[in-house]
Amino acid sequence: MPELPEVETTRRGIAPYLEGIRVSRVIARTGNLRLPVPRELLEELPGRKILKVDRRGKYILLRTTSGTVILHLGMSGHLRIVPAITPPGKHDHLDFILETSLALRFTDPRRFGLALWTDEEPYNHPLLMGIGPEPLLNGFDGNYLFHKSRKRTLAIKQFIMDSHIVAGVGNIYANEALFRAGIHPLRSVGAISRERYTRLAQSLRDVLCEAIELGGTTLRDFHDSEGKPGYFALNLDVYGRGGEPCHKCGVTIQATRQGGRATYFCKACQRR
DNA sequence: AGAGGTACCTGGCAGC
DNA sequence: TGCTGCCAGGTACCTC
Repeated sequence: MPELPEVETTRRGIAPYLEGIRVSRVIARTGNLRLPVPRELLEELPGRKILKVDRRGKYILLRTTSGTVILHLGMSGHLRIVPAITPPGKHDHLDFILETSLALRFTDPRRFGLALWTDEEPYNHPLLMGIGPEPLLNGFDGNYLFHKSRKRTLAIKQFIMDSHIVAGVGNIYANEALFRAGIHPLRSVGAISRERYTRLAQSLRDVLCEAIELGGTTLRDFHDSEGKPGYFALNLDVYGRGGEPCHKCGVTIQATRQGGRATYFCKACQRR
């Protein structure tokens, strides 16, 4: 399900129910997500107050008075606020029971997501430490991409989907941003000019911001914390549109695969 | 360094 | 109706 806009939509949805609220109990019904749910999460969190709900890339951070919950939604995870008494479904792996009688419920059919606990500053956690700049904050621009790409030859789409280069860009928005910037997804990163990187950085920011405003992209099963879908799917120019006409020029959108992931592009609008 | 594959796991859908 | 195979928004790890 989730790339940066979906994770941010989720964060905004749950934050008002969590910030300033104490966790009374944690129920884990599944021991194994992508990594085992650590015992510390069950033992350390109860009794602590959540101060802030943050996001770093695709990770959601529940910062408490001491210690932080690190959550990742993987491919199919959701977080929802439910009455604490709501009976769990098949894939409801974790409940964070709140003192308000509500619960933050983590659901994840494919179990590629994770829930961890850290006593340290979470940005120093091994999973978060190497993540690149946030695309919507200062520090991410065309110059940055230009410098990172010198003397490298890999394809631009895989480059911008690398979380160590830039945080939060997954398959949908990589395809969309490259279309908007007029860059072919297979183009080698070292052969792209500073000017085109400036355009790409702007396209990435634009597409991510627009998607956040529309509540993310619902293809199959993404729903926000209130169970509502996102409406950015209506604005997709290339993702999932193989064989259909380009919105800009009418030429048929191409579909291929890169690194095992579906890639879509317009061969007229995006030069290799 | 990079490319390609694997693994983790379930559900939905197309095709037969 | 039911089977099979393929696909899916992520990421880390392995080998060549």
